[in-house]
Amino acid sequence: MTVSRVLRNRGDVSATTRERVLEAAKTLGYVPNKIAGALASQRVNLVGVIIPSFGNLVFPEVLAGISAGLEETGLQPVVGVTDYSPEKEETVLYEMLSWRPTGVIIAGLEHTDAARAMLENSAIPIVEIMDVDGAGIDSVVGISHQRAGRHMAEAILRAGYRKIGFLGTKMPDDHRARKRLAGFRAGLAEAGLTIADEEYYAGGSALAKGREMTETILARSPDLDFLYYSNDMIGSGGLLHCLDKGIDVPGQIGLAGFNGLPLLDGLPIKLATMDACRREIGIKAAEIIAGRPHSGVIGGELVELEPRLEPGDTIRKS
Amino acid sequence: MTVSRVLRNRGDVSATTRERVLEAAKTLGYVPNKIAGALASQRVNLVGVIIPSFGNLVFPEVLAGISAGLEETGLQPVVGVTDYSPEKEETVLYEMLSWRPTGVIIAGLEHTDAARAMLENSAIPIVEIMDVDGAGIDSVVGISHQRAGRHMAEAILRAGYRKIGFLGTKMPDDHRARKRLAGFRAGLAEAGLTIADEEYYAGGSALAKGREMTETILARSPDLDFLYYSNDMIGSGGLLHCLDKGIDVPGQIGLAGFNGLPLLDGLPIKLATMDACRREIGIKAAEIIAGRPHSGVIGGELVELEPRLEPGDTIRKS
DNA sequence: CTGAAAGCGCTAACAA
DNA sequence: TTGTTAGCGCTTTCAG
Repeated sequence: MTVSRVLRNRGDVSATTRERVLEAAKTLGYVPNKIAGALASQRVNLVGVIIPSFGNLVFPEVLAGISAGLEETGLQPVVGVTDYSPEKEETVLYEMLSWRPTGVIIAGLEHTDAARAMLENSAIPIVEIMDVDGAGIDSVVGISHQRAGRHMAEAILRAGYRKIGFLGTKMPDDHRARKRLAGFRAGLAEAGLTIADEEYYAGGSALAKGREMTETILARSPDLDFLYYSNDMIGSGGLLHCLDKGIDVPGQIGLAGFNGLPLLDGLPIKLATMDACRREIGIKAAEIIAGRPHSGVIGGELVELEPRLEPGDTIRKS
Repeated sequence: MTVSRVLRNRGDVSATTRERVLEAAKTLGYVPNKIAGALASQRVNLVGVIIPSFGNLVFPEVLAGISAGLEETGLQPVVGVTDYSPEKEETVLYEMLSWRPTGVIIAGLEHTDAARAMLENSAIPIVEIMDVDGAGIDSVVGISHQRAGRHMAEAILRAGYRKIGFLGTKMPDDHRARKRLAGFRAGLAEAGLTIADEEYYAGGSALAKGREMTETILARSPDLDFLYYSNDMIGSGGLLHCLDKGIDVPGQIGLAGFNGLPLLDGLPIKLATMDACRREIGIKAAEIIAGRPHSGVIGGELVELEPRLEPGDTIRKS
């Protein structure tokens, strides 16, 4: 009835009745039931967001971006966590789609067949984020981790390093880390080089882990002149280890990480890294979901952001 | 009809029809509509979670706990962000309640009157988290920041420090930081002391900020023998500054932060801190929401967790 | 064990 | 400008 019109600010209501309704609503403590509203209008102000984990600093930053991008749109994110498990992703996705959200933002391009089918059939905007190396379903916003790895390799070689070690996570389902490493290898290969030694770990990214691993790899391969880390946290741990041991960075050994965590500015010297554009990715993804109804875009957008190399102080000037 | 019974595993369906239904559902790519389901059954598998920000590391950790606690319950978190604004909290809350969630988890005990009224009238379990210093609406899970501050003051005094400086955020709506400071002041007052100098900043917690502030306060008050920081990030920045300048920590000057970020283990020496039990708070809050229907609890639970003092290496042994 | 029927609380179209 | 009327796609209850 009229009440509905008032509460939704749809025109054609006299100021008087409007007042009366608003007052009644307030005194009754009336809160509309969006479930019924959504059912009737076939519109839902929820956006499904699926990420692997809250533990990796990167995802909260993306969420912050999404949250900011959704700010004035009346859309709310619903977050699901997969723990890097494709099966769990499938479950969470099913759960979300059953709420008929306005759109879905999902990390990564790798999904089970069933998940992919659900996304394709959902008839809502889908934005796969973080990664552009592969085929997307609808829209894609991210960076090329492969090229990020390659560029880092090139920068390192340009600076004259030759005996290069890699330190990263063991996680087989972290496709982005895997692609970065592949790109890195490819970059080295062009100069006829391969990774001289590598060290893997499981578990969260942490300074202490980085220290440990660095100690291990340097004990085993003391002649390494560069260490490439799969993230800034372990990279910074490595940096601290080197400084502790009085190793000359970047002279004797160079270091680089990945992510561009602003968190860590303020270490004695600044770790070389590559910005993953986390926040921008979130904002852009949110905009695509929010904007789709307005713009008449049908096909998905592909937004490739450019990770900036931040040379810091741990790569020798070439 | 029968289909509904199959999909929800409610008994009384023959194996044969069951098979048929399941198969049909699969080939049609059928995804049930929870909106309709929720409307009909008056049950919603969503839990509203309201936090001030994703930017402060603390909240993603709480979310991780909530996410873990909700894991096997079939409940999904819906996250809303307030940016530390009470008005925005009110809006977000209204939005959430209109989805008739199973429960609401909300950070802090301070809300606008309207928000408080909504929570009280919602007739669903409400868990206010992070803080127990004040009156809760229903359940409360957190630590006493006041006592955390006081305990830190006591530990510092016990170690023999006397000229104590405080460095923290300016944010007037960060009630927990404010309470910590109040408790800290009270602890000092018992020994007839006051804070000798203080320095405030706005903006995210970051190492670099901590360095800067520490330099500033020490330039102004070179005779300080202890610095208490409102969080571990700026505290660690301060620590790095002191190490850089060759200041003897904890001999000449002691340092302490707050939060117990495991992230930062691995710094040259370990900052004294107090664990805020972030993850446990999330888990416990989730359990309360999830468990309420089972247990016949009516009144709210009050769960006060005990922040552990982690003395690290930056407080002189007393 | 299975089918039929009556809503859940709204919105959208139409009539008044 | 306002009131009336059908549903939205399920769950629930009650017969068969």
